[in-house]
Amino acid sequence: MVRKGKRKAAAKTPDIRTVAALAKVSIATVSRTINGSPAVSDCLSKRVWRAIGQLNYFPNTHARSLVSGRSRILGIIVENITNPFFPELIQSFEEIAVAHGYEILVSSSNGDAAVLTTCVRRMLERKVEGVAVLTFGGEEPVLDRLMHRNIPMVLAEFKLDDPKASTILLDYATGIRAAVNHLAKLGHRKIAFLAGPRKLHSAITRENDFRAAMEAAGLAIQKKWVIECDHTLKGGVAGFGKLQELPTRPSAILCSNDMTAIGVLRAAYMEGLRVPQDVSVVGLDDIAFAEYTLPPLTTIRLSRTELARAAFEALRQQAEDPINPRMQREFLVSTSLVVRGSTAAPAAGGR
Amino acid sequence: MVRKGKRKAAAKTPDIRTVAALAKVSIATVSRTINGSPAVSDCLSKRVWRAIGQLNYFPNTHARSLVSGRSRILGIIVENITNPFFPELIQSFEEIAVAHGYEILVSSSNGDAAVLTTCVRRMLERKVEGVAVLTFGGEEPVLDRLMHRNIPMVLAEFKLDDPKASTILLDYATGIRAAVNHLAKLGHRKIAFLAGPRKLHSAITRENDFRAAMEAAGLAIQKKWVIECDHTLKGGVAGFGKLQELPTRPSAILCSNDMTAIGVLRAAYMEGLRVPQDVSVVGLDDIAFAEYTLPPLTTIRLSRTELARAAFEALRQQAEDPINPRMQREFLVSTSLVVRGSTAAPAAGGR
DNA sequence: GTGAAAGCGCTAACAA
DNA sequence: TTGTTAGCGCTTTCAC
Repeated sequence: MVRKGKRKAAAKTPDIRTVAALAKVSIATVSRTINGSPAVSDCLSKRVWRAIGQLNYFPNTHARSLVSGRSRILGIIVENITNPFFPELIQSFEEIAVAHGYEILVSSSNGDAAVLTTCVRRMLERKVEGVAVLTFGGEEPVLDRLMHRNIPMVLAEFKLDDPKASTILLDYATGIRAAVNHLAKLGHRKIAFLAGPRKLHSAITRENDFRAAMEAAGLAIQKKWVIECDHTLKGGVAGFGKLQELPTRPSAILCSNDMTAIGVLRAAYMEGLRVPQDVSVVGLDDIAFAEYTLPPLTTIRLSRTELARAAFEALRQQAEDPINPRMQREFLVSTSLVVRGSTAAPAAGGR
Repeated sequence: MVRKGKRKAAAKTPDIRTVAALAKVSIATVSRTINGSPAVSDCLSKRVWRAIGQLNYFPNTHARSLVSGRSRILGIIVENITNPFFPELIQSFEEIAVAHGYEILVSSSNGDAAVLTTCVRRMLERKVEGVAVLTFGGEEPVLDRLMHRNIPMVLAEFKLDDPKASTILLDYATGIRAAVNHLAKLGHRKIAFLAGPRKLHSAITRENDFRAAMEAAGLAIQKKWVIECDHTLKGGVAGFGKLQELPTRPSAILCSNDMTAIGVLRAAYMEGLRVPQDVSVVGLDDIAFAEYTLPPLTTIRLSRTELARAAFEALRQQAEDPINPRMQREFLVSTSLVVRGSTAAPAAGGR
């Protein structure tokens, strides 16, 4: 590396001593000014800011992180950025983080534990101050890598036995119960459930909540009407196909997520069935697209904003106030039914 | 800050001297080993790696960036992460970047120049080694902030007069010509174009390419059949509505992007019109969802992978070999027609 | 081939 | 209130 003789040469990007020199103060004063220390006189502060403006200077975050030990970076790992549920989540998370002066690092695990490990490793290298693991997956065991580094974490639907880890619980039950009751009130008795992949915590929880809601509504569950799909549109098409092959068919289908429901809509259309006249369909998530399906999808809304806010809050608390004993360690995000056009009373004769 | 007396106390995260101490070598040797310097004997190298493994150590990237001047971070700014086109792009870009040892910083400009400025500023603070501005917008003028910092950049469809800036051109013309010819061959003469917002370079280019293709095909353009929409599904619905109010209606509609086309599909359905029997529809982008619309959308594919690769290549070249005089400064990404179910010969009598 | 030592740009203790 | 200075963890001369 070329050393600058007495730092004179070259018009490099300005650094703190460039500013100090121009403002005719010490670098400490510049640092204090930038960081809003009250111990700087107005006079000097003004000179410093003028110099900063003139040079279009801003601090080197790497140097800052190095000395302060705080990177002001938060990591967020989602299952798959290509799944429309997640970009909205990321967007909310970013907005909140940036508003609080944090930067974010985004990664997708793609449901693969090895990939998750790599993501975590990369984030650790970048010295993130916390990681939100919103994969809803089954790969969380590898997270002990994070635990040993003593990094704040927040997981969706997974509890880690670590003082630095918080959990976000999703209250699917409320939304699912509302959906089942909505269907029941419409007159449906034969309700199917197209579940998500059982390796996902979220899928299991949703399925269990469905069973509970059915029982509470006094409705019987046909074993054949609960089918494991994969949370994709294709999976929904396939799931609907299986339902169609059955001797007795459900009059309503509750899906573990919207993509599945959209697949059902599509498959029903291909079969010449009308939604909701011939069969009612309910989704879960309320992705932006749900409003624009044909017919518009009745679905259980899971607020991305609320989820992102909970994740950020959990991380911020741990990062900024790590020794607070009465820290909130569990967060609950609610769900609610959004009734649109894909549900109606079953046809008189049933199917 | 608490100084460690002769660095003895506390089981902190291991640093380079922890490793050096355990391996009984100097920190220089550790550094060399990690960075694959050939000037380290096998014997010491082995000891170092063992110590690294034992401590589960990895370097602090901030310290590394500070001293080396290279952050190994690339920025990517998209228009809106919520638009399904972009997550796929981001995913590809991330994959390539990570494979080459880079981290990425993602931001959305939301088509707002002020937001773009903030994004750029944040990325500059994090000392990115390059930024891909894939907003396809009209906010690029604010980019001189980047220019003055002498940071490599790559822009989509925008040329900046800076030796550090490259441009990715999208060859829409080929795909659009193929689409128009496909329609013409099917027997369509009355082809409408639902354009994107004219503030977007991409929208203007697409519209111009449409006009050129029509002319080349010997087809007349009805002024009223070229309508400015906004690249959203809602916009497509509205655009189709305007077309329907016209005394003479087109038999085919080419849309500036897939979301618009999906809106048209939806609006047509609501009006009781069948696609493609009553009206043919063509999109542009080939988002994942296009395959699953009803009917599956014929569209002009714009490869996100190819785009991401071009963006990364442009940045990497500039970052790693900044003085190469014969650097590639312009990249061309191709498009191609994907024929699916939303196009067919027009009804005998026309509409 | 290896180590000692000089910083990268910044913050924070300490002195004045 | 302000300045001087010692590092943060690392890479990279330079001398051995």
